[in-house]
Order: sequence, then C-alpha cells, then structure tokens
Amino acid sequence: MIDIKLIRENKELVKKNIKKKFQDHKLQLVDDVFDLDNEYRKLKYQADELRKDRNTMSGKIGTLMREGKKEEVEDIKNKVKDINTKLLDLEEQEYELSNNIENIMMNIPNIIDDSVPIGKDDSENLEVKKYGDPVIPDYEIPYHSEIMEKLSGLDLDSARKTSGSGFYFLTGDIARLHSAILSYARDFMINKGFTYVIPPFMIRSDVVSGVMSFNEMDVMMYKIEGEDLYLIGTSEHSMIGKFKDTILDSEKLPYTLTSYSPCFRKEKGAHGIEERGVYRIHQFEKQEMIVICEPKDSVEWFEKMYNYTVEFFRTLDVPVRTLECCSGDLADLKVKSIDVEAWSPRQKKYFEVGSCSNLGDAQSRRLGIRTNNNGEKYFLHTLNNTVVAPPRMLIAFLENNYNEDGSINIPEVLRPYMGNIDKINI
RNA sequence: GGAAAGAUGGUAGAGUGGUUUAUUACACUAGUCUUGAAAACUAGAAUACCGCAAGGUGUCGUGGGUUCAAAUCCCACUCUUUCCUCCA
Repeated sequence: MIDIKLIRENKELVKKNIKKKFQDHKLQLVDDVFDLDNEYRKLKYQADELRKDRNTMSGKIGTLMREGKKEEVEDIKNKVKDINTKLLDLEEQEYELSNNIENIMMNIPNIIDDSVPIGKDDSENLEVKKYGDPVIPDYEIPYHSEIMEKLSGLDLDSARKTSGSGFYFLTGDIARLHSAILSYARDFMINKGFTYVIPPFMIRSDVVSGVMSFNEMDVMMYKIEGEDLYLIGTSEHSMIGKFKDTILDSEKLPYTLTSYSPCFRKEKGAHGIEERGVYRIHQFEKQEMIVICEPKDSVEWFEKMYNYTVEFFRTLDVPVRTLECCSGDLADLKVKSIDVEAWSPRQKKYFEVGSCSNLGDAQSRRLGIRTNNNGEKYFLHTLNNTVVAPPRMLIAFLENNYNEDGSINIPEVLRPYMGNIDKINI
C-alpha cells in the first residue's frame, strides 16, 4: 500500500510503475482514486463544519439550561436535530468514499525498486548467481518420495487415512533429519545475531486481513470453526502481526527475528505432476527470518538476508542459485524479491526453496508499524525471507546427498543434530 | 468453562451526562540559574486526519446503541488481574 500523497503529488510516477508491472488495466484506478480523494476531502470539510456547528450549539444548551431558558433550549435542540439529519447523509457518503479509496489503494502496486528487471511473468525472472556445482550423477536418482519410502521414512498412505491427501507421516531417521534441519537452521540464524521466536500458530481475522488480501485469504487460510481464528500460513503472519499498531523505539532497531512454525495452507487449485510427494502439502514446517528496519537500511538487509539462505544451503552441500523476480512477477506489496532455488539432480533443474522480499513501507503502512526518532514518526521497512522449509527442502537435500546404494550422506554441520551419524543407510 | 474487578495520553492515575479545551504526578523538551550537572523555578508538550495558514474534526480497549450532548448511561465483543473448575 503506497501513500495516497504520492498520488496527489506525482500521479505519473505511480502510473509509470504500473506500466512497468504490465498492469495497464489498473492505470484508470490512479485517476479514479485521485478524483475520489478530492471529493472525499471536500466532503470531509463540509461534514467537519457541520460537526463544529453541532458541538458549539450543544455546548450552549448546558449554559442555557442552568439559566432556565427552556424555550431557547428547545429551539437549539431542533436545530441540532436538523444538522444531524444532514450529517447522517454526509457521513454515509464519507464512509463509502473512504472505503472505496482504501480498496483502490490496496490494488495499486507498491513502487518497485529501480534495480528490478522489467518482465511480464515468471518466465522472465533473471538468474543472478549460481553457488556450487550443479552435479548430474551418472546413476539415476529416484523421485524423492521413493527415496524416503525406501528408508522407511515416509508414509503417505496412512496420512491419507487420517487426514486425506496433502499430509504425511515422517518416521525414523527421515523424521529426525527433518527436525535436525530445523534445529540447525535455528542455531544458524541465532549465530547470525537473530532472535529466536516461537509465535502463535493461530491468528485473528483482523491480523489476517492486515497481512494479506481477501483473495489470498480464501485460497490459503484454514479457519477454525466457531472462533475468530485462522491457522497461520507462515510465521510471517504472526510475526508481522505482532507489531501491528506499534511505535518501535528507534534505538532498538533493527528487529532481526527468526521464527519457527508449522504452516497450514489450503493450496486450492490444480497441482502439477512434479507436486507429488511432499512438494506441495497442507502442512509443513518452516524457519523464517524477519527484519524490521530503518528505511535507509532495507536494501542492505535484503542483500544480507538472501545470502544467509544461500550460505545455509551451501553448508548442507546443496547447490543453489538466486533468481530475481521481474517486475511482472513481483507481488503488489513488494519492492524487490529474490528466490533462492535448489538444484535438483533428478530433474536437472533448479526449483524454489525460499523467497526473500523487501516490502518497503507498504506492509508497515497497512499495519501501522512506525518508529519515533527524536520526535519524528515514520513507517519502517519490513523484510522477510525463508531460512528453510524442511519437507520441500528435504527433496533437494536427499537428491543432492543421495548415493547410488540408496544411502544418504549427512553433512558435517548436521551430524550433531543426528546422533553424530554420517550416513542414513537402507 | 464459571465468578468478580478492571481497560483513560510515554508511565502512573483522577474523572458517574454539559466551563473536560481530559485534573494531577513522574518521565520528556526548551529556558533561567550554574564552569558543567543536579536541584529549584518558568514555559511547552497526547495522537490521526483536513487545511498554505488561522483553525477545524475524530480518537478515553473494539464495535454498535440511547441523547441536543457520551470517557461517563445501555448492549455485544476483546484483553488484563484475582479466584474456582479443567488440562499438557
């Protein structure tokens, strides 16, 4: 959500940004909201004047009553009643206008960073850099769920019985590996100076609507029946919600947090052939990082954050690359975004395992996350990034650490979390 | 789940329908005094929005309602504290 003042002052900039994102159908919205805003301000002035009259007149009644001037009181009462009738209509228009304006503003995309490559959709995302050798072994690597099943680590059949499709039982060493990765990720981020947080896994509707659009909400979120609660789709939801309507002490900035949570997603819509197994499921676990910082520092933090993920994957012997989201693929709230993709030696291509985003002040404006810096108040910048989401990450991990005999190498950094074994054997 | 009390500016805390334009204290900012500080004294100061400004409007947990007028009365909800009940 951008500042409406930007539209008042520089409509063309906002329009140019929309064109960069190939959303030409939204160009009209800028003119519409500009007009509505003017209308709203005129109306507000009128209504404020009426409210002013009402207040002064009502104020007089108190004095007149004490003086016992009943007739005058009745006269004024009637006048105020008239004002209220007029106001009723104006207030309804005022409410409607401000709602319309807000709805449109939600649909006007955030101003993207100058460095974002221009492109229509994900096919035009740009590779930034490769890390590690994308090795293609001379033996065949089975589908990840097969690897896991051979190691008695995955039971999808039972999960279908208890919960339906899109769920899994992890067992034995694979389950332990899953936890080990999360524990390692937690300690990895703590060592980078981040504060570990376990947030609520359910949030209220007002927080949900603060962090996502109604559309996203319907597609992603599970609602708890009979309660005003939703299961979180990512810990970012709780973590950003935590700061809703707060003024943060400028001396305590930046807030660098790493949170763990299970994530619940409906995943409405068709799934591709490569989404069998544990690639796309209703419930997974994730270690996330969140930074809330001064606007001037967000570019620097963005760089640091996706590099942490790259470094994390490299310590687990998984080759990765970074892919920059082009203008057309960038979600409306985002200023800039880079995906971290892991190498799949089976598919012989990279696939997404994490996403790092700089939201500028769009999210904080929407939620009211500000700082007070020597009396000057302004919105902060928010960023989020995946450290690791194990079930999907396990795919990359297993494929890249797979030996021809079906065993799995455990990289050194993970061994303390795996009972010091260096291999999972069949 | 049940009962009681409560939610007011950065903090504490008064305010039970109309000079509340939200008392007061602490913390805060500026000034006087001082080599500097402390203390004392003087002044300023909640917040969002509209407005070039003067000024205006809204906001006393949230949402409704009553009234000419609501921090104050009524209803619902949320949260906090204490107690009972239940529970990992």
